[in-house]
Amino acid sequence: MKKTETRIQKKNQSAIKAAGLKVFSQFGFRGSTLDQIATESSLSKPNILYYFSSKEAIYEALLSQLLTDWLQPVRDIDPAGEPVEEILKYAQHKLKMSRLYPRESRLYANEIIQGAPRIKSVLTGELRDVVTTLAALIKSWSEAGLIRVIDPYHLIFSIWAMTQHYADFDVQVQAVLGEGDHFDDAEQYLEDMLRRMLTV
Amino acid sequence: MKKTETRIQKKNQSAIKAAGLKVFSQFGFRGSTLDQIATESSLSKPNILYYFSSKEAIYEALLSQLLTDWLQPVRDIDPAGEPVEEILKYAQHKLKMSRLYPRESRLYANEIIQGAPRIKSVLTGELRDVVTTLAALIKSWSEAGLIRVIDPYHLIFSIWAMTQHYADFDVQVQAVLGEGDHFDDAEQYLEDMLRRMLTV
DNA sequence: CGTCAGTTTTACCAGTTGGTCAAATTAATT
DNA sequence: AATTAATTTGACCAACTGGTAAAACTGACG
Repeated sequence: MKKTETRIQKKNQSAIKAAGLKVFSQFGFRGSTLDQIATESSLSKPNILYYFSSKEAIYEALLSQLLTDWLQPVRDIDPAGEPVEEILKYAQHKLKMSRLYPRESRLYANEIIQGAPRIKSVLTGELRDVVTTLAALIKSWSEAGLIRVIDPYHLIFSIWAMTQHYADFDVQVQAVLGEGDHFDDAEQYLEDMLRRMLTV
Repeated sequence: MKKTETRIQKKNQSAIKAAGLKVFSQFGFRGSTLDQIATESSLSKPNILYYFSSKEAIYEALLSQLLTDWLQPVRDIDPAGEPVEEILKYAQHKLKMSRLYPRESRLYANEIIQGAPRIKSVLTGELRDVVTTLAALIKSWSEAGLIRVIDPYHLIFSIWAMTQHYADFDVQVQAVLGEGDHFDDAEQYLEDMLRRMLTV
């Protein structure tokens, strides 16, 4: 029966999450400090702990939100749609997420690299299910002759790897290509690649 | 002229580096502690600082070694070789590195995600040069009609992204595909993809 | 055996860490 | 305006951090 969220609560909670995202995505959980988050959010440390019970609580709130946002688009793939276009649409959406929310991508990358200690159950549960379902769909498209025969799991991995690369390894991309936005070129390359891989 | 390296020095320095690699690759620089490295290497903390002047010195020794090992294979690509096979050989080598040295890959990923504060100059220097040279070579192959016309930079990125994915996101891959070695399937997929992308 | 460079340990330090607590302040409600 | 509930702060703490200093130990070599 707690629906009453003060406007101050809303404001501060989202300020803390925004600051936490910034800090955690750069230094990982263990490398981040409450003081950094406090400074970044212009709140005092005890004040932060008034809204979140611990440093870990902030981190987990961010991760939880993230996983929800990331799994939905996979579920939105239409089994009745045109296969190549559906996969392409998903890949483009994923790339757009990397462009618009690179910090979220890096936060997730950090967590995974460190062995996903706090979300391993989600990986072997919800994520695995969603991927298994998608893989089955792709396989059925293959068998119906709508797309080329291809390993669906590694196809998915390759989409993830490439799209997230432009967020997670942004510094490296910028170092090689120069500063600026390279997502349009990336999208063109990705589309070309997927069409080549999928069309018979 | 200090050539005299005691057998104890060699043993301990490499023990420290091995322990440092294990710890740093999991928690990043800021998230790692000398105590962890001490425990992992079975040496006391002051003893570690007898061999390396600081925590950062260990980290930088690891990074430096890493960059050397990673850039060499790019240079080893033979401009006179058969283009598709040369690129394939490089990609396979990169994937093998991910399989054999996933920790090194994760250490590098951590550094890059955090904005590469300690190696940005290498990225915009040595790495950029090596990639530019390779991109020019690929472009010349395109123009000679030996491979399909393709954006060489994003081709390189896609190889890096996919190969490193299997090391950096190993937990996720294992969660989806089940525990075990999936590098052989990955290699097959990668080869298929590159042949499709490169052959006219 | 003695010696001395090389190695390891014990004790320690100042700064930082996540987190607590009660008091003070501010906002909402009557 | 008065009362109550929500918010913010300052002072504080125990555990941990990277790093130091000097003493104690070890091993190679004449």
